[in-house]
Amino acid sequence: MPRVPADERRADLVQAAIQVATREGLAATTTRRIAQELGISVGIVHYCFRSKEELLHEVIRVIAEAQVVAARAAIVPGGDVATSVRNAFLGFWQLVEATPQAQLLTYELTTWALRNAETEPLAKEQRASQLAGIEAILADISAATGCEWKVATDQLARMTLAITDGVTLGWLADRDTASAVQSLEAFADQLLALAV
Amino acid sequence: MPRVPADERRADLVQAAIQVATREGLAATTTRRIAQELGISVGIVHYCFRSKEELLHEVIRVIAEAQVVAARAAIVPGGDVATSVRNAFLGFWQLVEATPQAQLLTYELTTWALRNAETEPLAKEQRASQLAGIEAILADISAATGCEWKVATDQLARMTLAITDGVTLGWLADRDTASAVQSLEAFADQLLALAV
DNA sequence: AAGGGTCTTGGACACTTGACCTACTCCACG
DNA sequence: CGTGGAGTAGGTCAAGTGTCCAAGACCCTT
Repeated sequence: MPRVPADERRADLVQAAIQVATREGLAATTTRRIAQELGISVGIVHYCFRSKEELLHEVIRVIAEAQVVAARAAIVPGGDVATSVRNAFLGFWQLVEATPQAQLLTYELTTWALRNAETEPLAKEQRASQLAGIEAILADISAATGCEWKVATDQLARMTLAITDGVTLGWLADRDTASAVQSLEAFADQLLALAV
Repeated sequence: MPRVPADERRADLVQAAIQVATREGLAATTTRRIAQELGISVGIVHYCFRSKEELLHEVIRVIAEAQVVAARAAIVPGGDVATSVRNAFLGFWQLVEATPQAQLLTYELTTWALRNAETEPLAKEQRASQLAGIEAILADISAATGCEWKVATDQLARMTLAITDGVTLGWLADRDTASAVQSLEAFADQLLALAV
């Protein structure tokens, strides 16, 4: 096995953990399974991280970051407010449909993090970064189309996140794409009513 | 230990599993822990259920049922459409605030069920019963106030469930009650715009 | 070339998990 | 009665878990 600096190994381990967890679920993501994914021995995991929990902390951070980046990248700036908002939702939806297991993983990580006091702050952090990402998108739209929002953007962001989370979670269960898109469009229309 | 008919034992075990899972999380809900909760030996679990998974199936069913009942019970019928819808959301919210860990458990069960093919139908079933419950509430409101819905009630139910799920999940992380209620009220207003 | 950090290995550790089994106790019924 | 099945206790089992360690391999510096 090639010799790799510890910092790089750490990043590799985080990526491997994400891949395993996405593919096989958080419960199946053991230290052995992660090491196996990289073809290295288990000892390295604890050479690079104090504990498995510390690794998972890093996983949450990396995912939260990547999620916001992916969401913003998926959004094609349209001309007017209406198409911008629509594109934002549909771009997000494209991401969900392309990576359903990754979405499921975020919910697994959230519930895991919420289950004990030490990791709870991570769940808050994850949510804060999601909200910040949505606020940024709202600001983008505002800047690009010259519109204003009737409601405070942080409240708007919270509502948007609730919608996307709720629709995604529901779709993961019933896989009814048509209804999910229909819901998103209806919510997009309602959001538009708050632009001026 | 008192002697109890098997059917009753089964029900006891399901309740014990729910209590443990609610309090300590699904991951901590082992057969030993469940048996300990009732003060009985582990063997009984496998005497009453073919496997732990079969027990969890039952847990999902019982919870899905109880959830809908609790949600409907929490709703105080008001006079006009506006107060009815508002009460429905606030009644639901009262339930969430009173039993946050129980809500968390439903998300844990959903993600767990979605992670393998055999249990996936359970997640669909759980969701279907939630949607049916919400549709029933919408019908109640319609009947009590004589209003009609501009949009198909199944679509309305999906949107409502998305909202409540999304807001709940977010609140579990940040515990920002004021913002959560504000979101629910905003959504309630938008729902009202669809009543005629 | 020698030395000394830096990485890697494979195995061992103490423990928990779900599953299963056998010997037993109890009680209703014939 | 007493007998048979329903219910119980407690233990065993193999497999799996996170964690840790001693030993060696590697590579950069001197």
